[in-house]
Amino acid sequence: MDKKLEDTMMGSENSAGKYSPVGFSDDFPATSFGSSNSFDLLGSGIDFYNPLSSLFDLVSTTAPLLSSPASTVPESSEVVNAPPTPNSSSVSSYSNDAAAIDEVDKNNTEKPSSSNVLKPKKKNQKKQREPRFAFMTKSDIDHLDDGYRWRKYGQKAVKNSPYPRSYYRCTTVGCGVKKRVERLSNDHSTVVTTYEGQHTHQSPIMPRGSIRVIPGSNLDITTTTGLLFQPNTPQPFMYSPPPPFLTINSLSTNPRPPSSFPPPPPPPPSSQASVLRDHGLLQDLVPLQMRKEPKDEENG
DNA sequence: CGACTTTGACCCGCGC
DNA sequence: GCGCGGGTCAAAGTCG
Repeated sequence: MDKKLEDTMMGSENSAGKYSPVGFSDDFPATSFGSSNSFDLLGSGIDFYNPLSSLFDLVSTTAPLLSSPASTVPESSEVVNAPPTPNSSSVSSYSNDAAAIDEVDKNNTEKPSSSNVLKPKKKNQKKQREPRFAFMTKSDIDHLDDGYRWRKYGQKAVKNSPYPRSYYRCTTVGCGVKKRVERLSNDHSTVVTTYEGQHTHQSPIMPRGSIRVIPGSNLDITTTTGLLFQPNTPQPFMYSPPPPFLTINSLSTNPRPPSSFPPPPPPPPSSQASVLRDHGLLQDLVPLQMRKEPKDEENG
């Protein structure tokens, strides 16, 4: 994995608690999940993390940065990916999603007003926000079943979007994880789910395997719901963002599992491709045509 | 009856 | 200070 990407994965957290913007590829192949494993959402510090990309299209390209601020999306560190889910009918072109997100960005790119100039919001005293992890999903269902129990505590109309944004909170006592769900304004089939915080408990419903970071191992591939570690917490619990999915936890240059917020970086194409031959859950969820074998890349 | 959703009100931060 | 928008609260309603 290239350093830049790794840095991104590792968070590249700045003093403000944000993660440095990373390249956003708008060159997502229609049959894959994009050529960038992670990208900043609208240049607002919101990273879209796409583990799938590592599985299907590991060509990490340096694409044009989508540099418009997000007004409908949070301003703090967020990572977004686009895993399929049990509830989702399919996961299609990521490029559309990216474009859509851009749209959601209130067309800020075409509205060069001061208000869209990436609100630095509060110098630094802004209420400390939990790390965020967001992902996009093609689904008709807003509230995807990720193994945790959520309670909806609010819903708001989203500016410039016909679709409301729903707010959920983990119902487990003592767990303050929140979840925000909204649809892209120009792509109602795409659901953007944003997780905030970290579960202080295990998923009450272990969906098809759970992630287990193997100490000493720099490669851990399991079907899971995802993984997120809090910046200053030594990976206490598994953070299980959305739907059960194939997550790869690997740091080719780091023998230890990630302990920082950004989700585990996708694996290098070759080293893990073989392990991924059996896509496990993936093959259940992702149409064959969408599962662009990394092997092809290698051999090619 | 408990768990959950709905929904209007409220609070807060930010830009003007 | 005011208005706007995001986020949260909490009472009422719904459902199994």
